[in-house]
Amino acid sequence: MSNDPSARRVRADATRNRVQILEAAARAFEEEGLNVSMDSIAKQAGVGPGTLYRHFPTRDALLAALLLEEHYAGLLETRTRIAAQEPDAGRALDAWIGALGRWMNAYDGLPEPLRLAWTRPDSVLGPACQTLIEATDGFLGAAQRAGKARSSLNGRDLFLGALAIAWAGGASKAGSDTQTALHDVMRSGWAVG
Amino acid sequence: MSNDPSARRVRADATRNRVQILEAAARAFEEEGLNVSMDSIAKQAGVGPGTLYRHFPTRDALLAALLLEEHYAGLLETRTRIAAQEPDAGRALDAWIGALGRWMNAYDGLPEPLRLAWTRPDSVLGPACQTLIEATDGFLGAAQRAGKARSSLNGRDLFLGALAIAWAGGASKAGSDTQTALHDVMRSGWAVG
Amino acid sequence: MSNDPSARRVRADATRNRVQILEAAARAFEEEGLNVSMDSIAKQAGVGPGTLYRHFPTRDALLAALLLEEHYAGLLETRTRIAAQEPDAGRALDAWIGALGRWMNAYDGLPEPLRLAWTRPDSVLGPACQTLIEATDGFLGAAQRAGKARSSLNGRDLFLGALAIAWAGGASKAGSDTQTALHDVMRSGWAVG
Amino acid sequence: MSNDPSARRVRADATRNRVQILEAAARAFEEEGLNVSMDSIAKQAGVGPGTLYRHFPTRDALLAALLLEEHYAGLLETRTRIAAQEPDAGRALDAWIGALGRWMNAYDGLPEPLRLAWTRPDSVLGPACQTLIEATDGFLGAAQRAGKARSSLNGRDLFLGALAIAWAGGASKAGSDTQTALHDVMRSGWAVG
DNA sequence: CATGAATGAGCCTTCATTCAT
DNA sequence: CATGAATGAAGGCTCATTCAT
Repeated sequence: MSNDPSARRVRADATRNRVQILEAAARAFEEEGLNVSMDSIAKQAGVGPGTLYRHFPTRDALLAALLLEEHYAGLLETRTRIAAQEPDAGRALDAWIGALGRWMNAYDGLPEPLRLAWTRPDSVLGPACQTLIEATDGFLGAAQRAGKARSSLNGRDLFLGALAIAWAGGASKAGSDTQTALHDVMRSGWAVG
Repeated sequence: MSNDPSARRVRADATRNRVQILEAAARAFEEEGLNVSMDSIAKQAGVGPGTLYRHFPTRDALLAALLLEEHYAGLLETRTRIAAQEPDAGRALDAWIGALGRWMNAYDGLPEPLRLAWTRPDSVLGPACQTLIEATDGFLGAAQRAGKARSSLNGRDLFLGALAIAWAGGASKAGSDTQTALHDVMRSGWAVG
Repeated sequence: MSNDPSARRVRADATRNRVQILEAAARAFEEEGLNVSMDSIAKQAGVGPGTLYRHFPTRDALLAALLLEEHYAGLLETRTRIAAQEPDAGRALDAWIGALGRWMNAYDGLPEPLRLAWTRPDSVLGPACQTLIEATDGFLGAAQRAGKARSSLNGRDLFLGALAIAWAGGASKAGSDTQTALHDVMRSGWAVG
Repeated sequence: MSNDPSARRVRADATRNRVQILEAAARAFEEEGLNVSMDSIAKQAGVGPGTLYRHFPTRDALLAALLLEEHYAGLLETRTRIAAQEPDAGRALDAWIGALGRWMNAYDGLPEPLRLAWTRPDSVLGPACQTLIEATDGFLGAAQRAGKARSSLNGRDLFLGALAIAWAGGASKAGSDTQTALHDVMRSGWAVG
């Protein structure tokens, strides 16, 4: 069991450091935005910069891990919950887009790298976006079949729309009515009836 | 007379420098995006950085001048032309939003400072935005009166929508279908019928 | 018997690792010069850096082993061959110095540590140099006895001369006429007649 | 006079800083060798790293300035003095090569960049080397015409020989007999008779 | 004995802005 | 008013070596 050769034991300090880095990064991203210096993240995590770079060779890799391990799970959970609890496909799509928007503003400045990930498909953030686009496609397809959404749209468009709106509003509370207004416009844009 | 010290005329070289700076900045912003170093703009203009800063105390001030003096005029002209030539208020609004989008992508990275101008009302870019929002309001109002646009919207929302779309597409040609798709969504969002 | 704990046999994997490290180092030194990172050598050898350091506590130790086990043998062979086949002591010395020069450029950057070894007599590379100096002394002595070399010289001087010339030429082909020219000067320097 | 427009007044602090940087660099190069960090030179000069880089964009540029302004002048002076005072062309050449060797060891590690300058002709150090090679050619030519030096040699070879010897000896006192010995070999190499 | 994670000083460089001249 | 030198805090990143496992 424990000597399965393929499951090399991860060193205790490595795990600990990884967790500390992720925690520190989450804190730093939240408080100072996505542009905090890597060095300062390392310092806050109590590790040297080398350790930080060993675990996450780029800022995007760190961000991707954070998004995937912390927020992504919650988002997919939300997807399941919406799918289970909202019988109206139109309102389900709306709820999903709302959740997407909140996820995209988990950190100040997050929309930017997400947009870049879109541009360069080899980005570490790419797969995450892809999955979310597919989820959006799922909700959109259901809404279209139910006659609640225009048939000319696709999930990518709505994902990008949500991203643009998240960018416009920013992470601050201040932009929240901006976002609401834009979401309303977008909803009128895809909704039928 | 002309050497009356109180009758300060603007020195000829000062005027010349201002022009050269604006030209150099336009070129630099176009070719390298909004993030060129101020030093390089100064160098291209053939002046020292001090001179650049004397004329334009911040990058935003430089940008604002450029936008106002170069592109803004063209945009307002466009407004007049649309108003004069397009009898259908809905299509006029659409044309205006298209022009707005092109203006917002005059330089790579321009949407960002425009959004910030929105956030901080004392920004030098604020007034320019304000005027454009009012223009948008004008077109929107006409469209609403003609029953071509939803009455729940206001110019600010559409301006921000256009900005968000411009951001999502970026200045590159690559984002052009992205922009088209989002514009379509937005049009469906405000249009009636 | 074989599990008598006091009769420490070298573990099979240890031997294998040592060989792999030497091979990887030879490759890396050849392709990237002597300044490759130790990490990358370890990686190419398929071992962890710790293992690399266990076998060779410093870069110089690794180099010394490589030189001794790989190239040194060949060089001493060359010595024997020259001694056996070249009846003219002057030409033998010349041939030896040429072989020395080639050995000194086995890797890009090799002359530097050899010179340092010279400076610090406790260097791991010291013995290797010493043996080669003695060999040079042998050839030189023979040449001197045959009246083919100046009697004021010693092997150390010629060894250092060859080293300096190897340094000047570098490992690249580009320096090859440089080396030829300097070798000519040096030959005229020691040769009689 | 003072308003010659082409002779822009150099700012006092600029001159002061330049001098301080050169002094600090000379000290640092002498005491710690050529590989001191640029940052530490800046610190020792009492300026920020930016100032250092403004004056000397690369380490080589700094070195070149130092060599040219401090040592080079002295070397050319030496050339003149030798030419004036030494009637024997062979001994003049010898004296010149000796001076060359001392110049090449002004700092620990100096031969290395000089060799590189040789390799890449666009180096900032290139011109300095070129002038010295020409000077060497001058002395060598005179010696050749006087029948004191072999006619097959050129100044470049002797310059490189001197460089190689300087490298082999290093800047320390310890290498001084090494250098003497090698110089002897080289002298026997070029001298006639 | 092997592993590879951790360390962390140190490196070079940029640039918005100020200020001496 | 123009000039351009000075500033200096960051920033990202590397790598030889040690040590926990």
